[in-house]
This record gives sequence, C-alpha cells and structure tokens, in this order.
Amino acid sequence: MAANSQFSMAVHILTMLATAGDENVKSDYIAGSVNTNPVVIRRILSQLNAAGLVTSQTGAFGGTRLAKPPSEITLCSIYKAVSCGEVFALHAKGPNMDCPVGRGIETVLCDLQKEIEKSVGEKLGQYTLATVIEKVSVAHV
Amino acid sequence: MAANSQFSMAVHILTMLATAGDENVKSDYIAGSVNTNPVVIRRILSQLNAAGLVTSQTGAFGGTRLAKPPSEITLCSIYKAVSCGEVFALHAKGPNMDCPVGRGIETVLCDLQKEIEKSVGEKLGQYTLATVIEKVSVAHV
DNA sequence: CCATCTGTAACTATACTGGTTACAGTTATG
DNA sequence: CATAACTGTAACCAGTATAGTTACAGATGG
Repeated sequence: MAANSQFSMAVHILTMLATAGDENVKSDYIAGSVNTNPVVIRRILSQLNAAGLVTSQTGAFGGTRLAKPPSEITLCSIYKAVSCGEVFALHAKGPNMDCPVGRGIETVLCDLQKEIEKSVGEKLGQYTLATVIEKVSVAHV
Repeated sequence: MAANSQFSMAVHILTMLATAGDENVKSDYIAGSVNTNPVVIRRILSQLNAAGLVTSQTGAFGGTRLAKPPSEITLCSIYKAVSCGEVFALHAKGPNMDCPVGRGIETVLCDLQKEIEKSVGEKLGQYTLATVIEKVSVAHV
C-alpha cells in the first residue's frame, strides 16, 4: 500500500463531479465508485479545493462540484494539486562532500529532477478533464 | 526513508565507475562517496549488472567496472535498470464496475500511465553518463 | 592456505499510504 | 429551534516499501 494513487483517485473524483454537472456530489457517493472510504475522498477533495479546482458546501444537501468547466482543468493542475512528490528521490543522507563526484552529483541530479518534473507537467498539460471524460465514454461504449 | 532514491544512487555509482576508467572499483569505496552501506551499493550494482551496464569480479582485487563507454549509457537505461516503478499508481482496489465512470476510468489512467512513462524515458534518453560526468566537472569547478 | 572482495539472505527501523473511527462545525428544512 | 445530513479533520491502525545492517557462502589472486 505504498504506491501513491492520489493522482489516479483525484482524476476519478473529478470525472465523477464533471458527469454530475451542477449538482452537489457527496463524498459517500464518490467513495462508492472509487471503492474506498469517504474520508479518503474528502482528504483529496480538500487538496483539490485548496488548488481551486472544486468548491464544497457543508451541511445538509452539501457536497462538492467543479469550480471550473472540465475543459479548463488540465491534468497537470490536478497532478500539482495532489503533489505526489518527485519521480525519483535524491539520497536522503546526501553525498560525501570530500569526494569530487559526491560534491558535484547532487546539483546535477537536482537539476535533472526539475527537468523531468517539467517534462511530466508539460505532458499532463496536454490533457484536460474534458479529454478524460471523452475517453471514458469511448472506453465504456 | 520511503522515497525511492535508487536511480540517484545508480547515477552516482556509475559516475564513480566512469571516473575510475578501467580499474575495478570496490563497493566499500563507492559507499564512502554515496554515504551509505556497501551492501546497498552492491544491491544496486547487481541490478546494473543484470542490465548489462557493469561487470563485476568476485575475489581478491575484485570490484566493478563499466561494461560500456559512458557515452553509450543513457540515463534511460539506468532508470529502467533500477525500475523505480511508476510515476503515479492506480488505485490498488480497482474502481467499482457498477459505475459507468468506474468502468471506464481504469483504462484511461493505465494508458496515461504508459504515456507518462514513455515521456520520462524519452527525456532521460537524451542524456548519457558522459553528459553527467561533464556537468559534474563543471559544477565542481 | 589465506586475505580480500562480491552476492545475497535475513532482519530491523523508519516512514508513507490508505483505511477507519470519531467528532466538531455547518446548513437546509420542517 | 431542533434535527438530520453533510463536510473537514484529527487520530490511530495496518500494510508495505526502502534503506541500513549483520552475517555468511562463494570466488579469486597471491
């Protein structure tokens, strides 16, 4: 249970909200589709709310809806909203600075990390929630 | 200690081997630069060996050296050798198939996963170990 | 034979993720 | 106003991956 599936769940959640249109969707209902606990859904919704992708209403007949049309929500913004960490990590302890390679490698790896992150971001930026909805419908037919 | 830093360590290790030229390098020595235990180094070397990037010699005066020149070792081949898993994971339990969104979303996410993986691979394929060595030298000056 | 080194199994500590329970706070509606 | 129905979050548990460590079998050069 160590792999991070928050992005997957976030996309699933937002797709549910998109198909619901202007109605408030309850976390219990989404949890039923994602196959998990409502609290797990609310935790992710909390992050999506902070990123301005959704708006929530507390109280009776509350729930969550999209804050923007699906065509304006890129997968990149979803990825950033749930901030899954980096594609690869630097070594926690840090290299030995007495070694020439040790001294130089950290900067190189850090730059590379940023470049990969940027590359992933650009790829994800090519798709929006609207793209996903379209593909889900096709797959389901 | 949960983030995967094997790729970082692998690049560090291979850079060490590259700077050593044709000499056998001992895992103890590499461990000193990476700042970890020799066994951790040997575990990664084992994967790099399986991928054909390095060759090792057991016994006295044994050690490891590169199996190819640095210019022929792409960062992509290193990444694949240590197989860090995916950039994002699918939900372990799988979605509810009784829901239209649940039925369709898995395929979409799986396709996306592969596409991102490919994108990362292409980006990493643009660099070789030779590139890294060059940058390490620059950074260190 | 013996010192030296790799390869690998086994175990531990740590930390992250998701699952769950519990509860405070908010809000329609009768 | 009282109540039922939600969200938001804290707190805790369980499972698992990672790295660190010890230990030891096996190979190899001198």
